[in-house]
Amino acid sequence: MCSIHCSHTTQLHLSFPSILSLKLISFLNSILDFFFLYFSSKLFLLLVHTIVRTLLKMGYKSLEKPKPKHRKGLWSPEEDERLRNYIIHHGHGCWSNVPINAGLQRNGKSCRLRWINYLRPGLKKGILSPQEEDIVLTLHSSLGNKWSQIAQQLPGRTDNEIKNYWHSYLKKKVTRAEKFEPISKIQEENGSPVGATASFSGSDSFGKKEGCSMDLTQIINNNNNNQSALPRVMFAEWFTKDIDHLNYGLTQSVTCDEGPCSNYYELCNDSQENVLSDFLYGNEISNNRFVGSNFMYI
DNA sequence: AACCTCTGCAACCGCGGGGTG
DNA sequence: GCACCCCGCGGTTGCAGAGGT
Repeated sequence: MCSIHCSHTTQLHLSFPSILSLKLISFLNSILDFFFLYFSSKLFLLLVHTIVRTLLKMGYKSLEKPKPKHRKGLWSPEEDERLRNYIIHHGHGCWSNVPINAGLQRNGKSCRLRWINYLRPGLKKGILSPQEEDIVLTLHSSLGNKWSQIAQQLPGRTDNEIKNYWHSYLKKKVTRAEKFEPISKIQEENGSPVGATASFSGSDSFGKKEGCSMDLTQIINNNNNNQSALPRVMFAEWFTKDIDHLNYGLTQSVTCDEGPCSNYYELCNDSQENVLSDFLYGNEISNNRFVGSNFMYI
């Protein structure tokens, strides 16, 4: 006999089979508890998993480092104005900060491209002159598709512009010309490497043109030495107006003797880059570094 | 006038080099 | 040495306008 205390006051006297059945029930209860916990935890995990997956699907991107949405496509005049104003007053510095500081929905790369190819001061518009065409053809025959190096020899022209011009016009011209007179033949006849004096366009080579004593070989050599032998023209009309407007110490007005032309300024004693960076970064430009002239060379 | 094709050019994209932590 | 960022370059794309049918 054994007694089980059910309460402080009641005592139950149970037989052996009863005890066994109680043990069995208890054991079954434990098993049930185990399975319940097991499956409920599984269920819980499953639930958590589902929730996490849903959250990931729905909101993961918002948990990532937010990627600013950049505008693409053509630039509006307002965007141009913002970019121009910002760079004129602050300089570009780090390009990736430019759109943020200037309040533009563009990426830095796009701003840089826009400035270099379109807004930069001193850019020439319109088709290339025969002289420029000759230079491009000659330099391309010696340098290949090094558009930036070619552009360095053409003041006011961008590499993109020259590249486009080549693909849309000059390439065909060269192909046509080569059908009649291969480059190697021109080379032999001139007794000099292609690029020195050969002309594809039928006009005189640049080196022989009136009023220009520069030899193309010199240009190429200088180009290889990272030196530009050609005069570098810069500061288009709007830019000089801005200089006056901003009162950067420039007082001389410039006139053109040969009919209407853009006002350019000669940059003396200083490198072009120094003066430009002075201007762009807001340093004062002293008068003695500008001399009035139609076209200003360094 | 409507549609299609071509052309020019501005802008994008991907890659490589250089600098920095 | 590695990862990251920025910059510059060259190839490519896409769009708008011109020109042709």
